[in-house]
Amino acid sequence: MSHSHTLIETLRQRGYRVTPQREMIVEAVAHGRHTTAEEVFERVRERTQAVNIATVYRTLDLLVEEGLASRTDLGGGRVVYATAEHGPHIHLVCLQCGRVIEAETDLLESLVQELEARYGFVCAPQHLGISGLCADCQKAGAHDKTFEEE
Amino acid sequence: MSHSHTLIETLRQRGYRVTPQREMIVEAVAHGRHTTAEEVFERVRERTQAVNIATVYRTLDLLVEEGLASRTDLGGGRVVYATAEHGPHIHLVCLQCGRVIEAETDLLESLVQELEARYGFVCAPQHLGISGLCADCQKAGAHDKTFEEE
DNA sequence: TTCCTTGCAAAGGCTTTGCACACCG
DNA sequence: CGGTGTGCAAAGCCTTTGCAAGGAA
Repeated sequence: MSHSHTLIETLRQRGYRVTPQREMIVEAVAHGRHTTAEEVFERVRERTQAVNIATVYRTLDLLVEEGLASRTDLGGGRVVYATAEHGPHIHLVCLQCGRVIEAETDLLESLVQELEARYGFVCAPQHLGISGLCADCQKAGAHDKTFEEE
Repeated sequence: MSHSHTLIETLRQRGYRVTPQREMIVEAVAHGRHTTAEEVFERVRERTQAVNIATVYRTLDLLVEEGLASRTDLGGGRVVYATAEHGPHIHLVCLQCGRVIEAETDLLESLVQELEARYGFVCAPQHLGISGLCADCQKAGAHDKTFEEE
């Protein structure tokens, strides 16, 4: 609540207009940890019909452009948003059950350094998920070879 | 050539029918290092009109299911394929110029181990690209803030 | 009052699917 | 021949866009 309020104030200070739609969309993004555009839309719709999916996309783009939210591509066409205040984190995406686990970014430190040292490549690992199999699916699906085969 | 020939023979041995379309599609995938479905289609089309994009998608799916090719989601809706013989590698995707750099997987060893240790998550980092800025774009676009903002 | 924002509907890009015909084995 | 594989065209999904009306400042 106060979290999304801060974001709204920031938008206002930067000269953007504060509309009920933007308030509700920002609140919906701030509510989840990693949320799809569709989920944002649905959450807002629970409150009112006065929001269009196009506005959701436009507002999410605005938040990302203004650095107030992050956009992460989890692969397979799944894109999730999170407010910047959540802080950077990695998304572990289970190929089997689709679950998303958040991991700390310290895991990536050595990788980030090596990529820069070897290739001069400065990366933003938060932009993409890492796919694999979660602990549960490994037990449950030891017989399923989908993963190993690829 | 002999590379794609091997793949075709494998398909035959596994009971799949060998059609001219499959031969050409497999050759096109084997030709590149990371190729989109559209690129495969275009390469085949240079030889003959007798191929449909739907067949390209179906054949690529088949190759992936059979473990003969890998599918990597580079983010932003870009999906590339590579024959399994190329061996696993990481794709570094430049957010600015779109270039794709291939990196060695040894970079990921510690990350993979840590993810398993901390979360029991067994990952396939080859499935997803890592986005960031390549060396050239860092120099060229020091003024461009697109990257930092997200 | 100004002109930024929104809703609506259509268009886009990529991928999948249903169906009848073609052709590999 | 039998059944797999293909072409074609349509549909599906997700996202973007043009335009006129609405509303924040």
